[in-house]
Amino acid sequence: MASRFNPLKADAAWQKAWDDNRTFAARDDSPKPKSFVLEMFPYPSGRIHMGHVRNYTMGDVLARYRRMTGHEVLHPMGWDAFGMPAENAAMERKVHPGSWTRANIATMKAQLKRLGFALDWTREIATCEPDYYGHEQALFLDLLEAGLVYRKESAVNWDPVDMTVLANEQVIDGRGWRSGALVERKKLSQWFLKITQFADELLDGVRGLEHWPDKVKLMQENWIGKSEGLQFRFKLSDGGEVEVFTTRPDTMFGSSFVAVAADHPIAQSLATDNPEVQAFIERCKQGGTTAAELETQEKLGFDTGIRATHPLDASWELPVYIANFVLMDYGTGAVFGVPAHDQRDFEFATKYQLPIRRVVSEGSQTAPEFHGTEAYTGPGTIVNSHFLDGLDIADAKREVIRRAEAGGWGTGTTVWRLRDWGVSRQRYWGTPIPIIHCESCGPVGVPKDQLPVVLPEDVSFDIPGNPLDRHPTWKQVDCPKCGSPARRETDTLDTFVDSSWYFLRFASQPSDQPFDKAVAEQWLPVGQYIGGVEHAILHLLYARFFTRALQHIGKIDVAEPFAGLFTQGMVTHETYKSLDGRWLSPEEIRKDSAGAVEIASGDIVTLGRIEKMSKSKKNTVDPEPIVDQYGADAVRWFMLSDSPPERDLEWSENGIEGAWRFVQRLWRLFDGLEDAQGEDKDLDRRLHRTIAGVAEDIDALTFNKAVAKLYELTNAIERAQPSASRNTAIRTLVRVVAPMVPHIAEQAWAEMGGEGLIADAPWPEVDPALLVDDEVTIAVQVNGKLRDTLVMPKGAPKDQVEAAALGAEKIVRALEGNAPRKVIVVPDRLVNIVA
RNA sequence: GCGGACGUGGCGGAAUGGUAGACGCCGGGGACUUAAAAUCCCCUGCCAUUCGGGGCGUGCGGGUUCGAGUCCCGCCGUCCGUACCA
Repeated sequence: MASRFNPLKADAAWQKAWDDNRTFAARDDSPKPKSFVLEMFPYPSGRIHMGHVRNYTMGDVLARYRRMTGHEVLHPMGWDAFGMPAENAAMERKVHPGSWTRANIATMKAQLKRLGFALDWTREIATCEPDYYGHEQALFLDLLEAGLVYRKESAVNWDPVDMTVLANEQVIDGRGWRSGALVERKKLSQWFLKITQFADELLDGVRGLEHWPDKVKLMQENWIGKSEGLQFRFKLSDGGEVEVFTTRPDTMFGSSFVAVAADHPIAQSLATDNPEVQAFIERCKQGGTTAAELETQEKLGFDTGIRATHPLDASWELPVYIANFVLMDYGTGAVFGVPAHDQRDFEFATKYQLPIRRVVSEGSQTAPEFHGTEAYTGPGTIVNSHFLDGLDIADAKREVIRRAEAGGWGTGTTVWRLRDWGVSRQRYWGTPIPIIHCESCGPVGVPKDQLPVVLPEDVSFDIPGNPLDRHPTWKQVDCPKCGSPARRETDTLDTFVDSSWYFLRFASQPSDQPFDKAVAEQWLPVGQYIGGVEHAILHLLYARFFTRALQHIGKIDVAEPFAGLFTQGMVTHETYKSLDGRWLSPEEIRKDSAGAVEIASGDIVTLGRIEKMSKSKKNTVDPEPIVDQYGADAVRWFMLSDSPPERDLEWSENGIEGAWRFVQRLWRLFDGLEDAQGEDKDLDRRLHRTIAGVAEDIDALTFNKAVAKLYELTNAIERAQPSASRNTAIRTLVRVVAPMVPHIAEQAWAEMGGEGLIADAPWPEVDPALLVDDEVTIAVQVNGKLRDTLVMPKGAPKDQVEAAALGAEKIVRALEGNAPRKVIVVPDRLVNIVA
């Protein structure tokens, strides 16, 4: 045996062995229990980064462990390959988005392979290939047929220079992020998916997901934003009506004004012949939408002079304002104000000297006069409200809704924050929407036997706009219904559609349909899904919706695609700044005892915050040279060490060095195996405790704890005298570390004469008898302070433990002759003497 | 503002209400070596110490308990999400 583990040789050899044996190809027909382990598939941006390495290492440990515990594991990998960066690259470097993307995939696939991930590459998919997006087009048509897709005019952010639609995130201070041009609101006909039809289901469903982080569940709940209340009409003094929505119908008798949004029809119609109203509306539109601005922005109102009649008291009139804080796209775009019990209304009423009337008791305060400095929104009894007096808030709500419905002036309603999902994108590098627009037939779905609608290759990116739209022939087709000349839809689908069903395609990929129902159902739901928390809302909500929509149309009998979700932390690194404020990369600086200096200039470098690795801050560390230097196992081990997986992990030179040292320590143990006799009961126990503990930790994804336990076992083995027990411990250790450091484990397994590949070996069995000690250390406290410890046989009777504790020399001294007043004995743990 | 998470040595972090600081990193001392690297051994929360042991310690202030890092109440701070949601 070699004296040192050489990852350069071993990594490649074992990766080849796994490939040659198709070790990680999942078998649909396996009789074993199935386990679907999935990490969010990457966007092929060019190179793997440390975030990928951490994410895929975690999933890999779980996948390998599941295999060892007798599961048939599906652990696939693919590419979320459509999207803007490819088009940007096309514009900047004159490369076709397809060749750019495919080259990136090739690079990144090779990089992933070097990390030795137990991936089923036979199921690799790239969303930019027709044999993926063609099936997506079929699903789109199915949803269209089922009425879950519709077309609607909708306002978008339009960049007039790049001639493209921008996502909200791409609009910075009202300007396009690339062109810098002022962004316009433009109305376009767009395709929408009816996610709102599933709002209730999605809300109920997310609450039932036991193995999701509460944080993500809460974010989704807030995003869906269910509000139950009353929608009702006010009659107006100008003969019209205004519809408002409230979640607090119980406070009807506390209202003192009605307010409508600046773009509400009432405001708009007043503006046509009233310059004052026009000016006010203009003023509302100014003012930013950033957090800071909104917080400080004043509540502004304009009294229209119109009066609204209170629906429960015809003699009561309320002024109608136009107000800057009312949003047209939520509820009805109009509200009624109850200043005493809503903070926003309170501020408005204070400013415009409107009545503030208490209608909910606050402790003993029940008088209508309200003297607080802020609105009271807590619980209480309804007061000063005629027939509602004495009811609690919930009952009063029900009563008002009942009367509104009986009287025909309002209805109990649920309002959602969630909007339907607009999926049209005016871009080239996406799934073509399989629709043909015909002058006489309207939009017609492309017949399924003509799918896929393939992106044309001969496109140019030298001028702005959508290359599909200006392609000379691509959009010219005949209507599939009537045969007359028609126009192909030139919009493509939002890339979030691509990632909304890829897990189904991983589970089953027949050529003639998107997936086979029965086969996919064997694998789904994904048992453990792992990815970044940045996808907590959009991707995870869209994928959940898409699965439910497919269930709705009978394509699959699964409601929730991801049974378990884990959101891992980021990989971070120190940042460095030069004297003149430039970001510096780790390679550009040198650290010494005095601090850090810039190598090129010798100038002092400022150490910045520890931040997520990003190109803009130049604090990235490319994984590939690190793998070259230390091998895959050390990199994997470091990714699992120290930081709890949900928290950020700081990349450090010392950390990877430590991981490298550990890999070599393992090798010395494996390599130094020699015949020895005799039993070492302590080591036996420690081994079995470690097997059980590491198993538990991997199941719970608390890899940092598993790592600590493995260090402890390794320390113990190193210190132990030669014995048969020690040899067993070393042989067993190989299997226990195998999911984390698979290459060295295979090498050791082979050299120890293990059968087959360790990737196929079973997880070592735990002997329950060895999990319990015969002796325990019992802490002895006096008045809660530790004074001594006793070693006692496990399960020693209470009185015996108490006697031993009271007899101990240190305890006698600590008691200073005082008689114990009380003695608490916790079996096998501690004795506390109260003196 | 609202919602959430978190706050433990020089650092990353362990700890079913029961011996706080496991494990790793950094640091110090020693062994091996001509020397270095590698490796191995010892020390390493703070304070004072007669070297037996002692006092103080989990953001701050209270409380519950025989016993609180852990539970409860009130503050302070950091990070994340969200944005006038009626």
